[in-house]
Amino acid sequence: MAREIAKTYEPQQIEPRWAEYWVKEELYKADANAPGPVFSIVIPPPNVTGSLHIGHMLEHTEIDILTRWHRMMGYNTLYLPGTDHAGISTQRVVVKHLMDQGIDYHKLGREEFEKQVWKWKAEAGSQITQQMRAIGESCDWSREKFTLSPEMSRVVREVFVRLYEEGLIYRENRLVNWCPVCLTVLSDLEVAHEERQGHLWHIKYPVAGTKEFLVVATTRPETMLGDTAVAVNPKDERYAHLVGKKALLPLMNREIPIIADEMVDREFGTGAVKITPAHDPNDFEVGRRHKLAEIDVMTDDGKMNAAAGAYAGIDRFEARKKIVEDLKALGLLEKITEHTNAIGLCERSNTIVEPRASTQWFCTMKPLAEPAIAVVERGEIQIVPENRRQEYLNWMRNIRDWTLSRQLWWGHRIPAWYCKENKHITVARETPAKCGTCRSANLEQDPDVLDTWFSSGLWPFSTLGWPENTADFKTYYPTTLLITGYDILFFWVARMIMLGIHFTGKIAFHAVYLHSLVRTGSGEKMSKTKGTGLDPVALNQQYGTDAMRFCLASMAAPGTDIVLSEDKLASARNFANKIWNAARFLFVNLDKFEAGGTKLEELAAPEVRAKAPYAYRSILPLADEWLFGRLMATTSVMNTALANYRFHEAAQVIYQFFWGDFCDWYIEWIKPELQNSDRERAVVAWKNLFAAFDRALRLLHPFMPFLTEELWHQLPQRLGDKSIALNESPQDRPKHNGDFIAGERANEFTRVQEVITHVRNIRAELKLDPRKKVAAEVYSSYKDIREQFARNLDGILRLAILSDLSVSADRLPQEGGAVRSTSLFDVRIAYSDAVDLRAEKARLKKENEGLQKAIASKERQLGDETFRSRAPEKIIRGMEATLAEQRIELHKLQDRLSQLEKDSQF
RNA sequence: AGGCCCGUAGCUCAGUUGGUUAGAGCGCUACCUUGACACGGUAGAGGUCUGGGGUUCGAGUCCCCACGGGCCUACCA
Repeated sequence: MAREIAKTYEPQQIEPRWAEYWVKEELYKADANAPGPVFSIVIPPPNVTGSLHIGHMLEHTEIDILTRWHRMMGYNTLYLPGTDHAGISTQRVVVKHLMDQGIDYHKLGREEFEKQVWKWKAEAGSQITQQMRAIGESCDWSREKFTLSPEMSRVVREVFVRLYEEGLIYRENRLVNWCPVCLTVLSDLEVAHEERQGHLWHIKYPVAGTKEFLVVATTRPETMLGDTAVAVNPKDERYAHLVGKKALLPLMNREIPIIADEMVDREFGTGAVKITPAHDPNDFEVGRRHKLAEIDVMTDDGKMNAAAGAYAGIDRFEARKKIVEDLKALGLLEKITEHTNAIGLCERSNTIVEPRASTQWFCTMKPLAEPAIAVVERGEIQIVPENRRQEYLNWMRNIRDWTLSRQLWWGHRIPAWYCKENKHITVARETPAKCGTCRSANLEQDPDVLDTWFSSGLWPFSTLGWPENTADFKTYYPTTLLITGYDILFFWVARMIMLGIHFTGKIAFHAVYLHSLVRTGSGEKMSKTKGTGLDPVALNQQYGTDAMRFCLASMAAPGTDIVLSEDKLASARNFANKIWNAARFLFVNLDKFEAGGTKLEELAAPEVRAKAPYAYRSILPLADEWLFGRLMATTSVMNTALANYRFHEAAQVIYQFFWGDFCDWYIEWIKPELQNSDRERAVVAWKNLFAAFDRALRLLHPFMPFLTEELWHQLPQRLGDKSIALNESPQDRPKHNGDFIAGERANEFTRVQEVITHVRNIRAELKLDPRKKVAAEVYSSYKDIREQFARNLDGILRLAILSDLSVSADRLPQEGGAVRSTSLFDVRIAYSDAVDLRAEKARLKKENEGLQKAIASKERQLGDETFRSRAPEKIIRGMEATLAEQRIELHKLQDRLSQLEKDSQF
């Protein structure tokens, strides 16, 4: 049977087929009743109306690598997918969408608007999950969840009501962050601070009944319209005589009291502060202490309101300009100074957040935080990388109450009802018919919804069936691990830890791995809105999803942000192509071999592969011994690396193994064996080749699922074997007696590699025609080394392109040849007179220098008594051995140099 | 204001408790279209680890200072 294999790996031809197959076969469906250790992971639910961006790609790659790896290690594995309703951003998207059609959402009304969003969700809401299927994420799609589904909504209500009953949720008038564009209150976390160059306006407030002025300094003159006092420090003698008097608020002609409060810093500004309780956090506190009126002078969308008198209707920043001009005209503006201050910006709209007094729902955090601090301190929840742990603890120890309500229409409606008569609050799981206090039937539900993070904070247990004690909950909770970006450590991770412990009594996960961010070349966070992001869907199409995954993984060192470039993607694509072509080599040659009557099944059936490596006449061929040893070592490093989230390290070793060891050396070495006229010998070679290839594919599978699945299916499988993903990952230690253990003979192959490389080096240096076979000589004073070369002569001649290699115990002639030396052997190729020796001489001189330095440094250290008494035995002995070798090498090198001097005199 | 991180080859980055001539990919140089692969092969060049000081037998790795870059937290008008 001749096999058709394309010359180049073409992921576009392969990926869609497998992606579809994996989903259709429900390959990754978990079984809560299955035996074995459990690996469970919930997805950080992406925005339901979003699409896959490069950050998801990294995150999902890491999750899927660990998921696939655990599955192949025999764990009962669940990767639970889902999406988030993402209150503000989704509402914004739909509002804009409606606006494009000329529809004002306010006019639609709440109910109709909600319908529109659900419609939008139905149309656009599966884009990201379809993309996840397309990139082959090994999710259990039967368990997909959505944070705003009826099922999840019930959990949200349950939690809200319980917290309210426990007294941890309350409603209060407070100073909050208001976004005039999103038209909602924001939590502290949603406000980003940015240092900006601003001004300090010094404004003269006339003191009533005197000719004096009290000068206040402010960064936001427009708020003065809402001033209800001026405050000075009680210890400030400059102003002591004014306390108790009234100031006349300019522009408003309102008399406001001059009060004394400790809050005022005498050194800052003028030492007198205008107090606007409704628009400044500090002023709010002062206002409460002094029972001042709170005058909100703005509208929801950031314009001045009726309380702003003549300025009503003007945008807040226009009002600022106008007020400054008006003050100037009145002669009440003393001066303007430069001042940098950190202003709060809304993370979504990038507008300046307006602090405002407002009645909202809050959650008390301290009692929730305490146990959540303890589990991290005790190490029950491990946070990786370590430095994020400290960040978490610092933040948690200074946690402040959480503003829960949002003035949106898209989200979990707050389950609180107010009776119109008495304003009693009824909080309930089911929509109540009557007021819980006065039995009034005239109820109105709170119009607001909950912060989106409230429902995502329940995600690890709400998705698994809590509050019911379902089989899923019993088996998969606590989840094993959470992988997410460090930028949402507080938003999300901390809240899941708190709510998880509070409601389930258990930790939500055993470990949190906080992955890096993907940045642009100039170091910024990639952003679609700024157009600085790379589109993973397009890149996957171009280079292959496997290449993308491998590329990201190979750069995903914990704690280091990633700068992605197409160069790197191309390099990963080349790796995929290399593997593809290794497979192509196998199958193209197999066709020829099968012609002799041996079928693929006999060489590579699962049970045949399982017993590798095979010996020929009870001797394991040298290259096989070496290769299977390398495979073992690679497996071991990979397993350790993956267990510690060191994706880059795992990627690097499998790359080295596959390309360097397997392709460059092993395949090259065994080529003649595969067609050996001794059929038995050839069969052994084939069996080992297939077995090694299969194991390498399984090792690589978590990183490159499509390619490995495709190639694995070319090997014969057991009946019913559906996927490489359901097979066992290679083990890094023998499971049974008689299993392969890498032996000392692996060093023999290393020696052979050395001599080949040295010969090639000489050839290149002498600029010999690559195809021209020449004779070489090798000398070693060690019998076993000479025997090794003699044993492996054919391979050496072939790979070093030699016509002959004479192995001798006699020193090589010093003149007329290029020599490479190691401490164990010398190898030499004679040259003709025409050779230019300058390059050779320069090279040797340089090496000589380096060697002398290395030797000197070791001699110095080894001669130092303190070093000998304090350094570990292992280091000293290693150093001595190396020193001995280097001395021999140096000696040989110097002989060579002096010989060269002589040679070049002619 | 407080805290954290980074500065290693032309570029992007590894380098786990301090220990023998500091690694990778890309790029570069030379040669090679050899029947798996030019998305390839072979060989090679290239850093003394931002600067200064210290601890140590020994520092890219630990400490201090400086310079440069980034991030987070924070109610100074």
